[in-house]
Amino acid sequence: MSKVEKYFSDLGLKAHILNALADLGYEKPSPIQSACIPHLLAGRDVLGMAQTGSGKTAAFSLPLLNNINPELAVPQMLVLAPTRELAVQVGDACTDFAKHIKGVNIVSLYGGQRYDLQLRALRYGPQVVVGTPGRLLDHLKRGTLNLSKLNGLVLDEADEMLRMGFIEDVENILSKIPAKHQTALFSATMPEVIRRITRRFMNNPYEVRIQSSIKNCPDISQCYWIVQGIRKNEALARFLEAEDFDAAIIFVRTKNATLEVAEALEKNGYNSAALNGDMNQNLREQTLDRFKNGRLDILIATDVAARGLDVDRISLVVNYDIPLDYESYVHRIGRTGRAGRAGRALLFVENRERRLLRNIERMTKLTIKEVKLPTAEILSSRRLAKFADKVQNQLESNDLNMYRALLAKLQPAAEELDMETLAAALLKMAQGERPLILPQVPNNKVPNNIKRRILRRNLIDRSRGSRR
DNA sequence: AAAAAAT
Repeated sequence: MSKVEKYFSDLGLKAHILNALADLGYEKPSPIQSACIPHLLAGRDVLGMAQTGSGKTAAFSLPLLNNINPELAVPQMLVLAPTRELAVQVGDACTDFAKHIKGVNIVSLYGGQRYDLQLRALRYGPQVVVGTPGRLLDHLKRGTLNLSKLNGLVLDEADEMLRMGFIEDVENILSKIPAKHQTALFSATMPEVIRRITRRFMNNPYEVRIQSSIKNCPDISQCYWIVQGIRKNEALARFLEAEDFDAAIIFVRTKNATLEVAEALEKNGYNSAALNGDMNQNLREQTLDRFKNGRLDILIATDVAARGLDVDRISLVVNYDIPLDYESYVHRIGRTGRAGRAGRALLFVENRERRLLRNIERMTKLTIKEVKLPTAEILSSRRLAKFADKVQNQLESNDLNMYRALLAKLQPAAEELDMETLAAALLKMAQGERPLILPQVPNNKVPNNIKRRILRRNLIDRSRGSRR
């Protein structure tokens, strides 16, 4: 393309879409948007690949919504997503984009939500359906959803939707839509094995791959820490204390671990909660809402939250358990550095997981910087600074007089004491269970005799494994 | 090898 598109109004979108964009404060399309929108408007299949946070949702939603016939009260556009929360988010985005198109209804259909709500929404004859595969198939079987007039199909997080476990459901849904339809596949990652499969689903697609560059790469500074000396949950508390963050998301490997880590953080006084696929859907949505609107600072999640979620408060991602594949890493850290903000990503690596770290570095073509555990000095000075802030706040409050009176009553009991000694005693009491002067971090070095013992144990384990 | 996705 020789012409460089500058504004949404240059892309061929109708006025009502442009008005919605203006309301939302969107001016200029991102590279993936300006590359894809004209082709999708023209009805062509598109395979869109661009890094996280680059505006893929709008890239497929805007042109497909633009081409909807509002007079026809049947599903014309369907978006499939790999998690329920993502289905909700994409549905909400479409509702925003379509708010000036008269007569267009949008519904999100996903598991765990009451049927009566979904059935009522379906009776309005929505032109746009966003959903997760299981519940969509359920509606198709019950005959409460009819996709026989569908024009546009989108697989959001396409590589995930075409993986084992999902692809069967996706193919099943595809068998219920007209053979002649437009397909859009979007993702930040596209492993070669899956890329080959995409050909089965597309007809002469226009392929867009937006390479990361200084200009369009999200600003995420990445580092790792080799687990050493102390347990991961203690290390997490230390890192969090040393870090300035708005909201943080901690990724763990298992659903159980979300609960364990959440509990440990709660004990440390953090405002945190777990998110995993075993929780009931109301609680899942409520937790995510609290996280979005700032009533929750830390979310501890499985990969249910790895893809697509757009929460611009997130300034820190911690990979508490290293992900087993590099795609998961890319999506996880992509939860930060959104909407032009900067983000930090910290990765915990156990010694035996170094291979996974090297793999991530090789695939992302990045060198991730090693960091050390925040020292006792750093933490002490931060605690002291926070404490000083609190004291300052008290000094500025105007209810201190009654405590002055109290001070006078305290004085006879400590007749020999000067005010400074008294202040020191009160300070000692006030610090409570979080000492303002921390003991030194335990020595990171593992003694040699212990090392030999670990080595021997590993060798025994391995020989046992090979005999089986 | 875990998690996700209908009940």
